[in-house]
Amino acid sequence: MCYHSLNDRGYSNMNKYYLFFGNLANKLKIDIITELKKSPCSVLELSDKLKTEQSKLSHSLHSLRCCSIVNVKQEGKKRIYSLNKETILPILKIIDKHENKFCKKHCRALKK
Amino acid sequence: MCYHSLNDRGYSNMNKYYLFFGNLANKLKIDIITELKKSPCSVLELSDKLKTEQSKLSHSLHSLRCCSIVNVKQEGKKRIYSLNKETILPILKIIDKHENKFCKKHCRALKK
DNA sequence: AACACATATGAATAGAAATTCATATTTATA
DNA sequence: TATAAATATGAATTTCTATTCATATGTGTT
Repeated sequence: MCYHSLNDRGYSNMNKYYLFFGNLANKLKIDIITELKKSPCSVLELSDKLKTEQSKLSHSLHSLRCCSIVNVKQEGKKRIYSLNKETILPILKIIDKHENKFCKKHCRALKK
Repeated sequence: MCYHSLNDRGYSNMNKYYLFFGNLANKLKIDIITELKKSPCSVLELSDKLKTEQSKLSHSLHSLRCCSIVNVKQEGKKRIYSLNKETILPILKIIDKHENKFCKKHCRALKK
């Protein structure tokens, strides 16, 4: 999921897209993003809010951090994760629009 | 990959995001999108251009169609697939920007 | 209606990514 | 410096998705 290394090894530039998408193709990661959208928080806080085991979060946060969708800073013993809103929020908004515009209609069409 | 049915069964609205991303998290699908960006074409034409087996393309095109990323129309024996540029091109552009702005710097940081 | 061309479909398998769980590392504090 | 708290890591396993390949379906032509 960390595509930086891939790029370095001379892989096609197109790879970045599907690696980026792959990184987000997961319910937990979307839940994390949704939570961090409200406010930054630590791993244990996330664990509590999302009722999710800690190492699972650490793994997910690692790959989100890998492609800079989240940032982290140390605060005492805690590591505070925050959302890089600049990229992901516009994308989610485009998807919302897409759903409204294309998917409801298409859905009916498919049911026929 | 077809999330319409999921929505119908009362799943959370958040699912749509990761299902959408999941649908794009694949090299072949990005290649298809890249090709259809140039011009619409049939499955066999795609097969030729991308040096890819036909049923593989049909499967990929099916899921891309499911979430309205591509459209299709019948023309004689052929089915002509075209890209719904409205959604995907802006998203790819955002990802490009993201890479340039965040990933190169971050990449260096990770290597230390 | 038989045929060929074009595409779709289904089921088995292969492949990739997420999860789990035990343990290591990091950070602050007594 | 020993300890506790917070997080990260690795490897085994499970779960999910893509691929493969054989075959079915659809479309136009003779």
